[in-house]
Amino acid sequence: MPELPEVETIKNELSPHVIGRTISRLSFSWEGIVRQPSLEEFSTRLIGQKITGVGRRGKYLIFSLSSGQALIIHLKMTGSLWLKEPEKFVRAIIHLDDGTNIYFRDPRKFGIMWLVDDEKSVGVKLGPEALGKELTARVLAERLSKRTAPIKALLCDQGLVAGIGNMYADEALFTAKIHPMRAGGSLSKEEVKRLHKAIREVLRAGINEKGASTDTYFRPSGQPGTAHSQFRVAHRRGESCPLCGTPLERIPVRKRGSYFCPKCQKP
DNA sequence: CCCGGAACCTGAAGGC
DNA sequence: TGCCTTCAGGTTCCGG
Repeated sequence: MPELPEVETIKNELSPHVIGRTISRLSFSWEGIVRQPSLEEFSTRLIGQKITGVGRRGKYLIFSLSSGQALIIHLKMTGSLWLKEPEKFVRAIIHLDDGTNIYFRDPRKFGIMWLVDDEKSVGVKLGPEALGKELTARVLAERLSKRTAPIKALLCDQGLVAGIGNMYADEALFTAKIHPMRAGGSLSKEEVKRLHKAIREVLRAGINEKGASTDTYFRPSGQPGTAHSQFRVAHRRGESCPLCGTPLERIPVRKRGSYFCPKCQKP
């Protein structure tokens, strides 16, 4: 599942291949992949535009265009962008003027792309960037205060903090030794401080490893990332805690599988 | 505003 | 072998 480290990796590895290139053609095998405007308008407005930059806000990819508009892509759970043709599940292709093709691979058809007039509109409902300077421990504490929802659910709430998803939330909570079901507002100052540090650590490690390929995530080259090999609890069903050896548990939090150590992360 | 649950999708995995 | 059910989870929408 692409979360901040995965989207950041795609941004970094795609950039040198697309910046300065002009979109020459678009093709679709799944029309639902375009959210707005209409498929036809989407194509006519994009063709001929130069890609001037590639950015990221939370889990959104932002392709800045010469017109000032921006192409926004969200990969949701199973999407990935390839520079070589994948064997299956190609839903759309962005053709560039130098022969480069960007293949939007998405087995489950959740991913979407759309055009916006101003790329700043992407972030209006998003909280501060999980790795941004604005997200200090103090800001995180303020945002969690008085919240009664489970901390695991709040970490995954993009309006609270942008970029964290299911996997890295589990990793951050384990690192900070906090139970996923704890009410967000019940965390002590010390716990929030630990959590803030843990968030930065696990996301930076994820980026260094080029993302986690637990399921359908691939880098633009088609290669997997290696971050999942560093995970200590996330997706480690049936394994033991790397710190104390206690069998890991898995509970649903808002229907999302949550892995944790019952001894290191007390309720 | 806050919280929780359904819907969107389909391949993979497990049960019988 | 094959059919059926369940699971996977990011975002949006809706009801309380």
